[in-house]
Amino acid sequence: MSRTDTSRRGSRQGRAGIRDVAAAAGVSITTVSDALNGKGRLPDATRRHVREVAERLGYRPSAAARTLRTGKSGLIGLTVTTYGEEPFTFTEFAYFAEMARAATSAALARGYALVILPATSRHDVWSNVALDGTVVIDPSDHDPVVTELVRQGLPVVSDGRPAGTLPVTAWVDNDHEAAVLDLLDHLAAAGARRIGLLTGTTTDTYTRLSTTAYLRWCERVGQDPVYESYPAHDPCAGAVAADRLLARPDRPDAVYGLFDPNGTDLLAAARRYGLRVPEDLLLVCCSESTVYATTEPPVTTLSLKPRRIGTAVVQLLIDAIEGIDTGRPVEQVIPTELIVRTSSQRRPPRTTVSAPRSPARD
Amino acid sequence: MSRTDTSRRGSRQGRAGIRDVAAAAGVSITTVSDALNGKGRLPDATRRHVREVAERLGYRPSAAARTLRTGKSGLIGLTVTTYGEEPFTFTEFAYFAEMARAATSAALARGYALVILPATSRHDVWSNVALDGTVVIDPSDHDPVVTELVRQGLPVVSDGRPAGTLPVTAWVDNDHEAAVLDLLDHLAAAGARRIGLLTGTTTDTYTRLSTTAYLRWCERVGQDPVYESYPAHDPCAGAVAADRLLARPDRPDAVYGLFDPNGTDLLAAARRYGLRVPEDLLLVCCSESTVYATTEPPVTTLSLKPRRIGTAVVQLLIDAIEGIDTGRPVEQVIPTELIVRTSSQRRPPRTTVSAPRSPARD
DNA sequence: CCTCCCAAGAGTCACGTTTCTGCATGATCA
DNA sequence: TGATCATGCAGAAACGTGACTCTTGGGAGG
Repeated sequence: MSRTDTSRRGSRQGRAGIRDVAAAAGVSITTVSDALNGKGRLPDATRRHVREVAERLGYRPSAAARTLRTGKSGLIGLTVTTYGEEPFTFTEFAYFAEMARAATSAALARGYALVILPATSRHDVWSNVALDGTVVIDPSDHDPVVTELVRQGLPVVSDGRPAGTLPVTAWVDNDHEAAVLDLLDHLAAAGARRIGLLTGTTTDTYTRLSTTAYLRWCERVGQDPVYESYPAHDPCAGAVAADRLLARPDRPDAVYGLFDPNGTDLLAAARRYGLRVPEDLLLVCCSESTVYATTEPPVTTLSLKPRRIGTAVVQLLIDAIEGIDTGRPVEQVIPTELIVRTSSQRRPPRTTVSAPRSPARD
Repeated sequence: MSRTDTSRRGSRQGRAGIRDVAAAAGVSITTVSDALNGKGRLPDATRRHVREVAERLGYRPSAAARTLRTGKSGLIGLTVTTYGEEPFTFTEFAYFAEMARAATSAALARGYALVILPATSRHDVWSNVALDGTVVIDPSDHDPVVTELVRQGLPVVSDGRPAGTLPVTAWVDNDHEAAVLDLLDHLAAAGARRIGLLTGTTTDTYTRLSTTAYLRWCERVGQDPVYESYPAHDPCAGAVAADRLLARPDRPDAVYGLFDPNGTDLLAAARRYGLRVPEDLLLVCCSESTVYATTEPPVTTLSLKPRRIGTAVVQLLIDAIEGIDTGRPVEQVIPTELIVRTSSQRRPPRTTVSAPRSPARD
């Protein structure tokens, strides 16, 4: 007949709390907690009984209370850099979608959920969600969000090696330089004499590394660099830049486009100038889109394997959160894959160079 | 010199709590809370002082504690139906990406964040995150997740009208039937005599409504239906079905494809059969992808306006969460847009039918 | 017979907020 | 001058869990 009993009548509205379960089962709160969480030492009979009662009452433990008590929320932030007011950009579309999809699956498999949080979010949104850790995609140099998160003691894993001295817990990235060098060798082997590049004006790591790799390759083989830059986040500028590249007096006979839409843009530009692909112009672009398998002609693409990156990033983050010290290195390099199609081969391939792929697991 | 003071020394490790701020500012906890949240009646001097101290200590309120106390987490679930083990399917890729992007923006603007939660998640994940409400994309008939959420008293807004008697709070959808009828009229006006359909074997609402609209149209104009179905979630089956459709003895002279990749698949199939587009075959497909602007020829697409849908869904949900009774109807129909390009016009258009679109705001 | 120990569960505190109530102090007004 | 009132703040009660610490009863060992 304590005041407590009276004041907590019926457990507020609707939702049954742990107290209600305890009362209905005729045991204490502790017993309920232990029974449901598999802790403590209880006979199976009691455990079953409690679980049954909880089920009957439709009891769902309060996530907020559990988070407050344990300090773990089971939530992982997925931070994307933004251009303008929209999260993630046009050119990263397919990449981001694949990466996020894999990350979601991987997190879920380990009992975590993903929260999408653009880096430019209002500060109050960031502090309003209890995160156990964060994945950042392509953090900029000295990213204030990352710094703040690390200061709070949260693990941060980045997709893309961090620029400068950004103190991330771990990172996953491709070897962009090796990929570009490989790809250029592939084009040269297919007969390219002068390879052009379609690149971006932004200073992000991907663009920078790829471009310098191109310049180094040119220097090595003694070719004059032939490239055009454009602001990659502008959906229209790509077509214009592709046109400029093919209109040059020193027109290249092969082109590599760094961004996803470059393939279709370059195909369209080639048609305008009456260039046949691959006879007059060899073509490769970096893309995760499957449309390039059915274009006319199919276009060779460089895949950054976003699914593997998304999975790896989440695994590293959750390991850090749970304090698991796996043997895994905190810096992981994921190999890229060159999917060779008609556009980069002077004559039809005798054998399929990339193995026929079933729905693709990685 | 109470035990409380001693036991709470330094506020555990690192993170400063509201108590530390109160102590450092020489005021009570209440005053700190009021000062930071803009409540209560405090002179500006005190408010500024408290804020300054909080800033100096790097105080961040605990989201978990706030959620526990207020019952609001600021989190919205984004549920996607799954095929197999991956969240969202291949064919919905561009649609989902655009929709999720708009939803994220809209939620953020109102101080909410989005949590990605596939419908087939392990139950413990669902109950481990405190949601204020949920957006469900294309809920299936009698979806158990939706039922459970509603039972918990959470508002649920669906993208796509709910099948059966699913008790959602509100929904947003296109008028799929009207869109298909319009589109078929457009093809007929361009000279199509026999229009074929590439559709899916699944029974989701979109597929069902679109197909029956097609059948109704055929009946109205007295044309025999010519269609092929395939499992839409299989990336390879689409190409095969497109081929089948054009290989039929009663080959259509115009085709509408219900799914995103159908355009490129049909283009490829047409090339194999030596059919010129649009001279021998008119083509339209439902897609949000921008690649169809630069294919050869550019393909007319039906856009379901996922950005507007994503925005509308989130607005309705947050209104419901906050108990705002806007005049907005709880059932919103978003108009579709037919983006007319070369593939559906027997002769080049004299004027641009769809206005030249800048980066597209909606 | 006394003690010790272990199973089985009860009580209670703390997590970090928000918010309701309450208590002074000075100003206002009849 | 005494009653009323607004102001400026402090105290304390929740919110619903999880995790310690205690209590109780009974069996085994000395």
